[in-house]
Amino acid sequence: MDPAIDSRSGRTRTAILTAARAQFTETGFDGTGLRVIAGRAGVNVALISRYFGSKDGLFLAAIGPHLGLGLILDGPMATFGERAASVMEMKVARRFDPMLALLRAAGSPGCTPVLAAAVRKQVIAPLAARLDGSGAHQRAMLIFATLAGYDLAVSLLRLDEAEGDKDNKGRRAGRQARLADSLQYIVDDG
Amino acid sequence: MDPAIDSRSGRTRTAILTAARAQFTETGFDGTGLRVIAGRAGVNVALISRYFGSKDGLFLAAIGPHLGLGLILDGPMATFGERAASVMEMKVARRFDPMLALLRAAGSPGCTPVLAAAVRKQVIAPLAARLDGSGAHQRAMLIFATLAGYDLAVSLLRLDEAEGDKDNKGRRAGRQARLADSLQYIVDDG
DNA sequence: CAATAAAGTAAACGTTCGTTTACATATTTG
DNA sequence: CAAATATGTAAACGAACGTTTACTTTATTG
Repeated sequence: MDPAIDSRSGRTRTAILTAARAQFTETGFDGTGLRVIAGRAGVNVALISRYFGSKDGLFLAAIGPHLGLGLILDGPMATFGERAASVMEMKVARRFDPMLALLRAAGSPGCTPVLAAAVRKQVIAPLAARLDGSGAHQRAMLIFATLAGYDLAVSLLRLDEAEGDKDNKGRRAGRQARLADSLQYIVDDG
Repeated sequence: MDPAIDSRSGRTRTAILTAARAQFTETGFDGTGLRVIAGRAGVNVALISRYFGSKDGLFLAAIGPHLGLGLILDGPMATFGERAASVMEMKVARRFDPMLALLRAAGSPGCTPVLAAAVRKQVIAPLAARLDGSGAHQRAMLIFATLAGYDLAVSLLRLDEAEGDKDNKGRRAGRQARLADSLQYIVDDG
């Protein structure tokens, strides 16, 4: 049924999207050239323009529909904080990290509308729907803000990598627990 | 004393720095061309290279030393959350917004080391020194993460601008109160 | 005042970028 | 099989970028 998954064009299309997701995650929107994506996908540069029209079109197709929280919402909200904090720490070795891609691209003025719409639809709305109490929408936004800021601090700026590398696991466990606690505090509405 | 404040060279140097701070805040590192900064400062492009060596040098001189929290730390920690949240909402009409500049530049791979060092020195360290209880450093990082994520959500992505524009003030007050509460929760260590 | 240094200017450099064009090769269809 | 369409390729386009060079103007100093 889906004509895009096999067939020749479907395979190159997928290869481009996969490469784009990885590259945008690693080097952001402005920092990523189409030739690098094409090389990573084993594909000619001109094909990107053919299949996606423009660099913006590629970004939209690659990142747009995949900013959701995935598994974080699966489960009782009484343990949301713990679950979310755990997911945030498990992101090693993932080729496409949606939150990191968001952070790396959010600085590019042309990308913010796309990202904002995607976050609203895929993150804030479903999260707010699971929150009891007042101000669900604002609390959902605050939860997203906490997660994004945490990723900015830990994964992007690597603020927790001090000079001494010892006790890395203990430190990670500590900050994961703090994050979980802070998130749960918002979920439980004070 | 300081030979840079008056004198001809000092004035153009300052003009370049001011324009650079504003422009980097608005369009990020990659999205900002030296010719735009020069035009904004009323100065020839080549002078930027002469005074700051390179675009990286300019960014370092313009953004590096000015990422601090400013007034947020002035006052008792018992009201830190309220104060910080208030400052985050008062940032309108400021030409140079350090947090926004950070968010806009954090996606550029070449900027992250500079930004990380600045945040560590100017934000995390002084903040951690004011925190009582255990894990002060990690809690300081979490506070920074919350503030940065909040700015990402509100100022950069404008996630709180819904279709209906009414009750904007009420919404802002609500989210400011939530942020203050969440921050104070971290300060008070649970 | 003349000599020397500092500051500013205009133009060009080489590179990289996103995109387009003209053409070659598969694949499908009548 | 042949015509037609889809897909892939190589090369070039014009624009924007950071930076450098050669030169002119302004300021400083002996």
